[in-house]
Amino acid sequence: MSPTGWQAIEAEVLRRIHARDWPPGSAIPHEAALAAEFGVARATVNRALRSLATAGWLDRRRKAGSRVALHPVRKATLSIPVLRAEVTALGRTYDHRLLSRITAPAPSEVTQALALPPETPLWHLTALHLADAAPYAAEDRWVNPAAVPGFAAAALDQTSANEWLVQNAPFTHGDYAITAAVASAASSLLAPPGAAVLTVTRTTWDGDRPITWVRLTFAPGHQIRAAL
Amino acid sequence: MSPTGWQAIEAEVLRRIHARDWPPGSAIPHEAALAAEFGVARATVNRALRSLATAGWLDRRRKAGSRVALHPVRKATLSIPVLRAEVTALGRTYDHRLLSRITAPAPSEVTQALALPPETPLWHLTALHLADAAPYAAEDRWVNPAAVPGFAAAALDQTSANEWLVQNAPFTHGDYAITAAVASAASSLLAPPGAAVLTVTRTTWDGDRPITWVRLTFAPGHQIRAAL
DNA sequence: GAGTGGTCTAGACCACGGG
DNA sequence: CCGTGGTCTAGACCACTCG
Repeated sequence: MSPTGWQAIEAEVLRRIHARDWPPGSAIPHEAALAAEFGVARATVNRALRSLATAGWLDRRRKAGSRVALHPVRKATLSIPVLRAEVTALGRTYDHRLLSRITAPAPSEVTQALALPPETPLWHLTALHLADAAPYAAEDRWVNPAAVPGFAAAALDQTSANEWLVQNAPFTHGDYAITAAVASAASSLLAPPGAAVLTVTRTTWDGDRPITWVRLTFAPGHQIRAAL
Repeated sequence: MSPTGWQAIEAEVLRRIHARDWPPGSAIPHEAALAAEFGVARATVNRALRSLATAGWLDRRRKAGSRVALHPVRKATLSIPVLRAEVTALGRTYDHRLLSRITAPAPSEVTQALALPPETPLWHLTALHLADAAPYAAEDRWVNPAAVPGFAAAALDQTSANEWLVQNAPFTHGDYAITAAVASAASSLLAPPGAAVLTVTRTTWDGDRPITWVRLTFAPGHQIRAAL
């Protein structure tokens, strides 16, 4: 029924925060005290409080102790799935079409984001991702050939460039930006010109080597959801 | 210099994944084996592998063991700060204006999201958040008076409704959706009609009681960023 | 300086779930 | 069934930081 172990401690502490036994900004008992109260080892209390701190409920500092966060900066974890998985998870059939694949000097927006010299020639791909044969998202991707030697030979009809790169060019870090844009005439396959569309721009790196810059434009009405 | 303890284990395992010593889909040694190899306790290995699983690098299942994730569903943690904190973190001056505050039957979009009967009367607030005196975001909020008794008496000129609720109406969970919309004539303070704007819609709950539904519309060009 | 969280250890039991 | 991860314990040392 109710959780046991460290999750029970977590739930009880959270209950007291909600019940304002421990109001925002106040200090809560230190780990050893709670361990004694609940009759568990300190490591168990530590696990519970660390979880609450990660979720944003507590501010913890050595010596200062644990305090109830004044501004519960809740952290939503949004997963970045491969589009195929995202679409099939919705119970729809996934497909994609590679529209173009050329080498061209990258525009400054891309070279700047990837910290490459202006006009660096990169692989440029455009593709359309389909859900139940309807346009789901448009992909505009630039790939650094220096970072991904095997890319020229990759067959991208079955697996999308995204999937191929995920498997063959591991990245260590990257960043991710969500913006709104007005659909252009060029992307009329996806949305009528003038419609508002959601774009996700992502750059990924392997250490200090830039791998790829990709912008996904989603069909109108698309939502990015997360739980709090 | 280099990390020690469980983070060192984490880094080493990640290195082997990147180096393709352990390719995607393959099983990695079980915890006890790694503990023996690195000369640490199993709990330390567990901590490292659990961290990698949370980050999406590993799939872990009892009995099946740990496998390198086929599709590194990277999880970006995006924090949901109070707008005041978000603006001041940018080095800009925050201010806000309460535009209206009435009780009115909520539209169906809101009552459905909050699982309330149609036309339930709720507090309705609209406000404008400013950064350096320029419009930053428009807020459209509905508050359930049954869940927040003290709200009617709250002074919302100094603290925004968001801040007041955060301090006085703790929530247990909620959800969060990002969409793109076309700016309407009604919100012309924020954006010229026809521009694409980013909206964030959030509902929060205290247990099974709905607290508030809020939609923030950000000025054109706004980005939501996260690190991978 | 000293209190508090961060982490590690060695050992143990348990729950899940693959075969 | 039984191997593997999930978790707990009791104790210890350490690092950070407040006062």
